[in-house]
Amino acid sequence: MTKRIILHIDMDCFFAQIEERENPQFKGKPIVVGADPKEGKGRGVVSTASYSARKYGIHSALPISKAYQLCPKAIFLPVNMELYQKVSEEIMAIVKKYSPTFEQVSLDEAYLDLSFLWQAIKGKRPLTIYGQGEELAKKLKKEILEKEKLTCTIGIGPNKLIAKMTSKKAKPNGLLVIKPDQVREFLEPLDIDDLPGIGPKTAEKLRGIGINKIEELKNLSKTKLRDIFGVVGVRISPTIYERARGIDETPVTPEVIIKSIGRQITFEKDTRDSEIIFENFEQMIKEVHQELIENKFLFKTITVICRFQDFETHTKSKTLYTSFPKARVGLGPNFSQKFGHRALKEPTGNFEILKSEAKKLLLKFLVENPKLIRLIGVRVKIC
DNA sequence: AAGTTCTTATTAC
DNA sequence: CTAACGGTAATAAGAACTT
Repeated sequence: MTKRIILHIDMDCFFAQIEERENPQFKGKPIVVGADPKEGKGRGVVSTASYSARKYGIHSALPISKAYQLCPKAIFLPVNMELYQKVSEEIMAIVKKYSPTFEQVSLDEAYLDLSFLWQAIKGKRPLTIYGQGEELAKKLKKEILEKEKLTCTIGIGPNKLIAKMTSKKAKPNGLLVIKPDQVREFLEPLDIDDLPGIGPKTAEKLRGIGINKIEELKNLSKTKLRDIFGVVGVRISPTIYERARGIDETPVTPEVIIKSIGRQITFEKDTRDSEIIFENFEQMIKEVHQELIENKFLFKTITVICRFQDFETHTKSKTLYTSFPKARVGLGPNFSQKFGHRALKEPTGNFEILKSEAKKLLLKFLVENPKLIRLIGVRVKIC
């Protein structure tokens, strides 16, 4: 179980590539999938940019208004999620065939555990294990290209962390294999923000103390890391300390359990118009509830999100049922007498409760704060 | 003191 | 000139509150 070989597959600029496939007249042109730019006035962001659009500095998460400035003549397309979903399902069906241990991470990303290769051929093997992994990856790339007319990038390594970083390095349309004995030389020259889990904030902190490369990050002791990040970075698994060394024992696991469901929207213009606010809000609540029903989920906590004109964002939440605190468990047979006055509400799927409680929370924001509102959202925690 | 709830921060796709 | 900055979800941490 210790020796593993993990494959990470990542479709190249997935949404943009699908649009290019569906519209051959766009081939090679800068394609930007995302919010409506509205002649530079749009408020959304870029979802995916094709590689020719990236030459203009356009990338995922860039404000669409900025993207429009950078290349107004680019082809701006709305997100056609149903289409991408369908293509994703077809692709994942192909990927799955290559290993029984499969984990889909997002619409366009998945891991395969290829460790079965170790036991496949014991004595006489034509290739090393990693060589066999590479052959599988080539086949997989070929099958997806032939059947779906789409390119992807595959990374192979001894764990998920390395596989993921490897595919990132190799894209687009790439294939890169990093064997255990190559991990060190692969990792050390990379920038700290190439490490999954190190985002803009953490990277900035590290640069502040003169750490820019993973090699330098390795010089920090566990205690030093704790000083910088508090307990974070020490407790998260794999920790930053381990990641910097390419260590990651997290398994490839098929199913991810949904823990919350939510909706949020940014208004076209900041507003205080309660018509607009509550109409949208009720719609979102309906959608959340619908999703609860479809999955036969019950919820226990409702959180409402509100972002004001100045981007200040706050949340308010309400837990609708009182769980049974463990502290009470050891209290002997009297506990129900002692605490019985406090009704234990059950988790619920009730729409009216969701609606009224969520509205109460939103109303608090409106009462407390006179600023124009940019975004509202609602989320429920599943139990 | 310990468990739960509420809020914020950060990350990722 | 600066700002521009979506939607969905997970996770961690610490403050505030309850018991």
